Amino acid sequence: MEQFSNSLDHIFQALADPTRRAVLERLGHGPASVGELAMPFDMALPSFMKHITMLEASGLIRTHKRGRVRHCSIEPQRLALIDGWLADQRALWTGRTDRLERFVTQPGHKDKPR
Amino acid sequence: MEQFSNSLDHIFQALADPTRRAVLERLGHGPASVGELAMPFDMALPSFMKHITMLEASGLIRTHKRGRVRHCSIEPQRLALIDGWLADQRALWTGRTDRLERFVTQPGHKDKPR
DNA sequence: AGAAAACTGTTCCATAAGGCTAACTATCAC
DNA sequence: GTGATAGTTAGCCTTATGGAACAGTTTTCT
Repeated sequence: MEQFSNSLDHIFQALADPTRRAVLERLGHGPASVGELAMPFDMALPSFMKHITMLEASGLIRTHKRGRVRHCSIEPQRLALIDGWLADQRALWTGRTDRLERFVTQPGHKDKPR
Repeated sequence: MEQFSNSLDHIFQALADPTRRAVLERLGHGPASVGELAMPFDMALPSFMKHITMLEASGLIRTHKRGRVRHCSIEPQRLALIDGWLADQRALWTGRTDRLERFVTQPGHKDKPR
């Protein structure tokens, strides 16, 4: 519950930065090393590593080190959490629309909208 | 393009806070005033107002003042931006999976994965 | 062994986020 | 017109973010 909420915090936070979204998009094409991922960006490696760390902390990517290079891959089921939240959200306001509609089309029905 | 990216920045940023997500969920049931929205939270009004301001800046809600009370309502099509991004994202890695599958099932086919 | 590659750790900096209190403005209800 | 209501402004504090520089450390290559 709070675990869930906390996850969403970190996931949305991670997605709020264009660099990190770009990394995810890149990883959508397949795994890559930190160095490969960092190349397109005009940024010092340590700075870039922070983004990787945040992505991993949010659970959106998984990494493991082989030799001196760290490999990163995407964790798609993590994005499903957002799907879930969006679906809930949509259910709320389409549910409301439905109730409103019932109320309008069946004026006798006691279903307090609001 | 960059406008789009910028929008996502603000939308994800807005969603990264539990208070703001709760406000959105409440607004999913229908419009409400700032006071009504603030009631469940143990927080000073000025602090709460910052959340409202951020939500409005991200475009996720719309507000307008009538008399001395400010009314807030949700802006559902804004969430569709996230849907779009998620869909793109999924297209990437399912596309990859498909290619990988073709590669696996047709070993003779020259389609370098990765 | 020695050098280069690929991170990692540490420290620093500027700005933004999230909270607070106190004082202020603008309605609305008598 | 007084007083309560509903926000708003302004200032302060603390922590987190996104960036940089510079000095390690571990592997790999020759």
